[in-house]
Amino acid sequence: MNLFADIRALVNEALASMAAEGMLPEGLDLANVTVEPPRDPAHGDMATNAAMVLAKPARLKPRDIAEALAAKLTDDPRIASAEVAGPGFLNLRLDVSVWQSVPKAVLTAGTEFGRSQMGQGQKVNVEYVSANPTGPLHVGHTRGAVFGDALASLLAYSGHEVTREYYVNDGGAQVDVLARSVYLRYLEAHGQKVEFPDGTYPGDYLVDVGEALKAKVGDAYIGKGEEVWLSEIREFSTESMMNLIRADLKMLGVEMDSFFSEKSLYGTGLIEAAIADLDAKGLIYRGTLEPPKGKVPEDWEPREQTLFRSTAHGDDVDRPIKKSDGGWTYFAPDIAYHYNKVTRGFDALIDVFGADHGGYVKRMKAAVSALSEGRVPLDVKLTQLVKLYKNGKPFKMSKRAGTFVTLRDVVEQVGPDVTRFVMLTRKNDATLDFDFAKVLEQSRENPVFYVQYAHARICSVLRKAVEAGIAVDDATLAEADLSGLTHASELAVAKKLAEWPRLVEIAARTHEPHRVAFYLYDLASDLHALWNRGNEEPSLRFLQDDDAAASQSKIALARAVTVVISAGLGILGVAPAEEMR
RNA sequence: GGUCCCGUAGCUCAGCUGGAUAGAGUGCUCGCCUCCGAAGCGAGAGGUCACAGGUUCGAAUCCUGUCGGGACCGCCA
Repeated sequence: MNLFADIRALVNEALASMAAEGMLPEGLDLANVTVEPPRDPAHGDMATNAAMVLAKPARLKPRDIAEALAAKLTDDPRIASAEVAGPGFLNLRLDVSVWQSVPKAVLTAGTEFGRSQMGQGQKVNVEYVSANPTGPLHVGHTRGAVFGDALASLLAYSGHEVTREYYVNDGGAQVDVLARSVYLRYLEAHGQKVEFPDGTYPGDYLVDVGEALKAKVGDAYIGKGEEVWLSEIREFSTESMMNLIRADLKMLGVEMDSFFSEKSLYGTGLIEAAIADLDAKGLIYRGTLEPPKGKVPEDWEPREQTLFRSTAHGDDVDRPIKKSDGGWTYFAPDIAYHYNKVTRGFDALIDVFGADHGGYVKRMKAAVSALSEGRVPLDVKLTQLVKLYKNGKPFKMSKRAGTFVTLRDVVEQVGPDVTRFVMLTRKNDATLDFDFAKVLEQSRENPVFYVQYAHARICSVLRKAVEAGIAVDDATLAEADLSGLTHASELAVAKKLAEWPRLVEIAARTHEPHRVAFYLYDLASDLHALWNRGNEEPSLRFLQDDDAAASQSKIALARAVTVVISAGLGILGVAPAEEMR
């Protein structure tokens, strides 16, 4: 049930019949016709811009179209009134029975209310986290993980077939660094005193790995050169790190469908195949790049390289795919990886990167555009910085000072639900302030609490109802007579519930899960408002003394709110609270 | 210098495919518990949507330019 879609369809029918009757020309483009809730409730329940959009192509005055459309629409029993306003808006008021039917629809569908078929089963690959397997996940990764996960859920809820994927950078030089660092910890485990030179990872999370390596191979690598142990320790270390990362993600409630190894691209011909594909399209050549405009790096010198003609697909400069020593640049395996995604048959790709990879977006889009010949869209979502605070004071992260804040630190302190919700209360491309004290505060200022409180309050009512011997199971509530829900505060809640399916589609289309969080806050707000009206007007309370039928109708509305909150929180990966503690 | 992101109330931020008198929270002023959870609700005050052009019936939203903040910028991923 999507009321806005229903009414939009009704408008389309009315316009079609006007065309059939010769009042409008045939074949008008209706793509820009909208039916949406007006900002100002005084303008009714829904407004359509049809008359204004069609005035020009139809060579008619907006008012004339609007008048005729109004006459058609009011024939439908759902439309209580349609009046022309402003420059040609048609403001619609829906019959109260339409709003009264909303809780029933919610209770019948459960958390499936709002699920959309918009995606039409499109296969979408969402790649996120993809942190290097060289250490535990930190706060920045956490935001990417939460965002990507919620986006994936949102797309699944709106009719897409989603694959959640992690790209494991286990093929580059940073894994050698990891292996050498583990080797030092291994020596340490054998009682040697070691120092960590620049270019190694001194973090103590590798102590256990060194110990484990000792347990596995004993003293076999002591005093031996890299040629003996590098490859094997690399393998051992990345496996350990991935186990660590998997455990971190699990704490946060993130579960990937697939881990794709960068290493699996080497020596298997996959990179070569991807580059050959580009080459066949005439997009690979030997050449020399211009120096960067403005500040030229100190050590700049012209150099002939193997280049990808990414400028043919919207990039600003062509990009090197081979280093001067003949090895691939990091870009080459990324091309191969995305080539692989395309050949796996995905209809759309989404990459979630940290903002520091912003400069990488255009070339990646160029690569996918070239490889798929423009068929597969790639959307790259960048997650901005997380700024940490403690009681309003900035909290600087520093590996040296030991104040390096990991995902584990955050989740252990505030829990996965709070972490996830808070990380979704900002647009992905806006920086996020995360205050360890404030996110646990129980006040309206804290949206996590505010939404959970609304949910818990209703659960409390349901418990009271049961004590009073009133049946409040969903099947019973769905059959309740809702014609008594007539107060503006009650209808406001019903109207907000009716917006949920529409909100899901907008959020999914824009790839913006934060919209769900903001919607839930608004829904909670309407519920709290209704609740408090009950203080002054006893007839608005959910529990009506000695009147089970009236109680059930009001509880049906309240219960529907918890259902939608559960559905919304479910997309965000947050568990609803039965009671506040 | 180039590319991308951001600039909306004192502060932190929403704002849908361009739509009507631009909204929340917070802070300030004032009200609401004999009553389902007041951890809440209501009212008031608070705006040159950074600036200047352009497109449009209509611009916070789209285009161009300027200013300010951030990220990135050929053999690191």
